[in-house]
Amino acid sequence: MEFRHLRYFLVLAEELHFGRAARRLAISQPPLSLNLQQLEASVGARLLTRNSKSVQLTAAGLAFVPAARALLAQAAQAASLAKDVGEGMAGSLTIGFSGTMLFSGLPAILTRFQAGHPRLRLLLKELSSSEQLIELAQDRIDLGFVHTTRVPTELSQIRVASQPLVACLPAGHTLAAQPDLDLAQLKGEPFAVVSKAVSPDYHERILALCAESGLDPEIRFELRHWLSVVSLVAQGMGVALVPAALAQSALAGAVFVPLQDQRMRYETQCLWKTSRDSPALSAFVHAVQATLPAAL
Amino acid sequence: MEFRHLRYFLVLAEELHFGRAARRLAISQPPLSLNLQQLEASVGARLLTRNSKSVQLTAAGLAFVPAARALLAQAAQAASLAKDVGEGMAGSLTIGFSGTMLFSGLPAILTRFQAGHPRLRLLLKELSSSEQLIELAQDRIDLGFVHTTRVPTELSQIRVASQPLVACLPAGHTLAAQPDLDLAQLKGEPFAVVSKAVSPDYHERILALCAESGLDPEIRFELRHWLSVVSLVAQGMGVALVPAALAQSALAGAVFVPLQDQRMRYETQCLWKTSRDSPALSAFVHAVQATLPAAL
DNA sequence: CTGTCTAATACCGATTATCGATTCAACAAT
DNA sequence: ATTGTTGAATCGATAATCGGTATTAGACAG
Repeated sequence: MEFRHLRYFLVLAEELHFGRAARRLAISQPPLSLNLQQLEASVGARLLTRNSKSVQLTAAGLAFVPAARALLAQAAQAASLAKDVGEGMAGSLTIGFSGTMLFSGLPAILTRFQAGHPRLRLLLKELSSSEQLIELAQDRIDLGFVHTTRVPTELSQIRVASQPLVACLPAGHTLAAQPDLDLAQLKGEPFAVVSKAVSPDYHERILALCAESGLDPEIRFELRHWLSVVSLVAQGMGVALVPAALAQSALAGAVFVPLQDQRMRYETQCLWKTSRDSPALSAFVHAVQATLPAAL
Repeated sequence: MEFRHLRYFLVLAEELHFGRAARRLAISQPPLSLNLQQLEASVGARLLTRNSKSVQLTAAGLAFVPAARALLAQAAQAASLAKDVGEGMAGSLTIGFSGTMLFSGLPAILTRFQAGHPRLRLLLKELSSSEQLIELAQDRIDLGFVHTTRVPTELSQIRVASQPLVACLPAGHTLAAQPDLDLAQLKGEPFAVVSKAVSPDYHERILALCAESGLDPEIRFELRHWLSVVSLVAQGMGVALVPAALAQSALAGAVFVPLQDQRMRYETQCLWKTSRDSPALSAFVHAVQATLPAAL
């Protein structure tokens, strides 16, 4: 059985006339007769009763019409699907992201990309930076939005955001009304930080910068999520250094004050395995690059 | 796109090696390379990345594998379905029957036929004899079990049953205990009959036979169904002449007494359009003939 | 009985597929 | 570096297949 047989048969089933069908198919009548005979041989049943006066579908032919139609339609669909997957317009893409990205650009990127790639299924997984590095290595996510200073060599990266760290204070705190702060002013305050396991190198770097400023923070709370940190501060239990974007979380009771030392920046990289050859991934990376502010 | 391309591609996707795949397909390696190139051209996407060291599925190829498998499976299924329909082993068959057939052989025929043709869908429609003749003419049923003396010439027929008519009397009737009856003994009784519209020629013939026996029955009830006739008799409201098979309906209160005049027979024909070319119909007709008692 | 219409058959030419041999590229081993 | 090995692509020749033209066979209608 060949696709050609199915095409010919369907036209024949519509026309019920070899001459007309052959004309519609832009072939001559004899090969059409031959093709139908071949199809009938491969199916093992007569599909059309034909004599010099009339051509009619048999019961088998009648049953075969929808099947043949379905086969041709499915073949076209399969080809178009593969083509779309090959162009990154279909399929699925699994993206990891750290929670703060919800406040600094991720929703905008996703919305825009999805609009241009409606048939691509995006799977989003909120993960810590260190978890994302593991999932990337295991091909369990295609791409991740990560805060890391040390990027494994097998990964490609784009820096998608760089924001200052700001002080996060309870609304009633004595320093909450200041236009800006020096780190040293926070001496003696109980600090809340994101735990070392979640983002080890940032944890380390922040502590180093504090030490430079002569501040030896008293770390009383280790939390697994930045929103937990802000929530805890909002309830007056401590202070924290957090990425500026978290100001948009709009959690009542927390106040964000810029630092004088602007060296403390919190950076976001978009990471993916260089070796991974996924058109959807390429398309997404391209979209991410297109949305980058020129300043970076 | 050709089925050959799909077959080759699937083996290639399993082996991920042109040489081995070609050996499994019993062709040489160059045409396999060529066929894959053709498939990729027709799909519009690269399906395998290949270099001298490794062959791997692309995202598009991965998406295409299940589609290709489905296409091949569906092609085989379509062919097998058409073949089965052509042999009367699949499809559907619509059968009309008059209610009395439920007591004279129809269930046995159906059960036996269905066992031999499990994939054939039988649609049963209870219809009066005259309705069946109309439905047969309009191709709304393939075959009917009918009580008619006059069969249109475009129909083929098999006589599947011939049973005597018997008197049906209320259990308490004075004649109920007789071993047999003469028609004349029913003079003056209120008769129940099946209405003329339902089975016109039988209606007519029975009246003619009664007249011959010097009986001018007083028809007080015209009913649309034999079971209604028996039910009415069972309730003591009249008497009737009914096909002997109805004795098996086991309706309490009705008694069936043979007639001395055995000329009064009730015949059942199996009818179908001679011109109708349905393998399922042929198979069914064949099965009906096979279950006929040799006596007929 | 002839003319017309339709599908099947016979035969031929052109296209296409397959094969064997060879080439090219990437590694591995020396 | 160089050579050997492995695997896919390319080349040229042959074989199969497909579609075209011409013709045949069968059924009606005039």
